[in-house]
Amino acid sequence: MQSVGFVHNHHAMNILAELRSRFSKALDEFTDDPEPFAEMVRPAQDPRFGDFQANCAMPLAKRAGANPRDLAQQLVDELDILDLCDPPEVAGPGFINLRLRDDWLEAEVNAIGLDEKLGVVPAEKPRKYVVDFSSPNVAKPMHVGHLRSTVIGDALCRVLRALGHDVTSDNHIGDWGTQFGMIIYGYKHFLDHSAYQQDPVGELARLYRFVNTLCDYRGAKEKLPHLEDRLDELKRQLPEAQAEAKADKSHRKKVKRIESEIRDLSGTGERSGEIEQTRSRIQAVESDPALREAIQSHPEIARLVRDETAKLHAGDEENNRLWDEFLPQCIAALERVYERLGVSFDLTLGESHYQPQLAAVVDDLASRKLAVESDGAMCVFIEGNAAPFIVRKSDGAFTYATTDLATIRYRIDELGADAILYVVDARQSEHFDLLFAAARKWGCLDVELTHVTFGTVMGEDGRPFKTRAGDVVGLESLLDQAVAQARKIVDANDDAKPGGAELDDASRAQVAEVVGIGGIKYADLHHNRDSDYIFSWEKMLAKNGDTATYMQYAYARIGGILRKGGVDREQLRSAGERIRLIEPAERALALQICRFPEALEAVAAEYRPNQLTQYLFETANLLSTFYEQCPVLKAEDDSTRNSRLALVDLTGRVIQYGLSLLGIGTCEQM
RNA sequence: GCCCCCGUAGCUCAGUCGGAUAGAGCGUCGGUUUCCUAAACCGAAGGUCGCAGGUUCGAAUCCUGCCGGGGGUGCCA
Repeated sequence: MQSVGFVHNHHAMNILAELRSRFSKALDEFTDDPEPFAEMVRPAQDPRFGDFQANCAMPLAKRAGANPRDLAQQLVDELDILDLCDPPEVAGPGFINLRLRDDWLEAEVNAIGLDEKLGVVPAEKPRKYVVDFSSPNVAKPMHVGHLRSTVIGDALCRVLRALGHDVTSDNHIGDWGTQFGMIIYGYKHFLDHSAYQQDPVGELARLYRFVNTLCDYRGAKEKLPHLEDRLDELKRQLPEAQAEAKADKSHRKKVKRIESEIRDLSGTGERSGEIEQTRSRIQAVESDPALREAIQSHPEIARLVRDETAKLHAGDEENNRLWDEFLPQCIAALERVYERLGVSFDLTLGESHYQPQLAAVVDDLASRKLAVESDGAMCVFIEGNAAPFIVRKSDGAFTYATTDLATIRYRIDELGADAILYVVDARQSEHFDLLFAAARKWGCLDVELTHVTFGTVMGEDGRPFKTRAGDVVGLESLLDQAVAQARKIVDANDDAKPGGAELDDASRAQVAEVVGIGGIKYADLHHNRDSDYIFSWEKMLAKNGDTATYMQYAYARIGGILRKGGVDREQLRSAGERIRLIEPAERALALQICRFPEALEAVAAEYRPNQLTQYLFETANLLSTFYEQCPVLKAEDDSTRNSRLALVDLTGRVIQYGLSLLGIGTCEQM
């Protein structure tokens, strides 16, 4: 055992990483490959077991055929760890429980206080990440569906950067598809010139909706009889299937399937079915004079729109001129939303950017025999997948598959990507499976390709989030609504303050913006991204519980303490007051602060921002407990007061910085 | 037909690639304000982790089957 000296020159560190490294050295005596066993050092699951626990003795003993408790003790004897921890204890079947030394923890929390980065150590091997997220179709207004990708992608970029990686965010906008054919067609036939003068993007969006509705109408008209026939057929089949199921239970699945399809078509009490929806879409066109007129004078509109798109792609002069005119305005409109969300991109390289490269991509794939012709289309076939990856359609047009391959090449060759992350709806996972497999065959081997999936945002009825009328919810109106609700809460709270209202109108508006936008983002981020989640206004801005508001409030309270105490943050920090850990609540809070780097690593490990929200919630919780139990300004003596001021200020920095890595703001007063 | 995801407290969800007595928030019930923002804190009740097997010292977690829900599925992205 080494002698235990006083801790000098203490540097902030990732404690878990440090403990693992210590274990790794000790484990050399027991195995050739200590890393996986060192990974089994974890934060303790229960405070009774200390601060951290090592679970590696059991599997190791099993391999060696040894007694796990004995082996745990031998491992403890090898450990050089007593500068950090109290003597480790072997417990249960062979757990090793670790408790940080109080003096060490105190030194650590003080070191973090002196560290700009709050103990986060830059990655030893920084990687080049390209993060592809948000990716709306320009010209279509953004809706809730874009929110998750945008919010999660932005948070991941921020966290990866904080960990010292080189991150390029890239908005792969849809700027080359059919929607431009629709706008161009609309511009040529239905333009309201004065509206376009006043609000070009608004008019373009109207044209898009108008033309889209017309194109849709034709399809709906054709589809409706088929849907009705299908429903009749299913209703005929149902009794027969039910009879079969009665006789033989293995047929029950078939009944379920029929019933479910009938439900989809004819709807339920609460929800209209596909037939009714199709009917009402037809009805909407036929009952609107302008639309009805347009559909009569443009019967071939769907084909004509496709032609406009094809002309654009073929280099038609006028359509390309219109595209050049429309695109910057559409992008400017997107920028306004991003600015409000506090999201920015390093690159906005849309589909159009890769257009010149697509022919060469297909040629290259073909020359390597990776792509072959099938039913007139050029396809890459991936073993084990029935669906081909179509890189050129039978009509000669390229697909998003082609664009995506070209994009991967570009990101590797031109951007130097080590890893490409796609923050995209989980429903597209098959596409990405095929894309990645095709890219590997194509020789993109030394790059991480990850589809960072996320689930669907549901309404309170458990169905995809829509307005009452069944439309998708526009993103801007969603933000407006959130801010308006936040404003009500801010007003009520400020009016109810014991010492009277503190905020003027402008401040209240500013707080409402931060709380409203933060609430929306947090609602998204705090769920495991894989799960669908149910969107709830009430929960989003709740004052209690796991919400952005709770953390923002914790931060504002700290601001309140410092203000009331007449303490200047800069002075406090430069004075270098030493934090002393006496009360249990102080120690618990300090330990939590020291775990900040762990939280960021946990986010980066699987690209899960909810690891950070969870950490911040726990931090704010521990702060509240501390706040109840330990008076700061009225502490019993100056040294305690100064220690607590420093601790509280440091906690505030962690909360503020942590929230900022989620793209969420804070206010000094609220 | 094939493929993927999900099923954990009344509700909404976590659960750190197999670890100790399964956690949190909301809601419910009870308590806390001469005291730094009660937008807070403390406590209680609440579970067959969909079901049945299997793998092993040990399973919500891994494997198989079944039940239930959602999504995708050769020329939209």
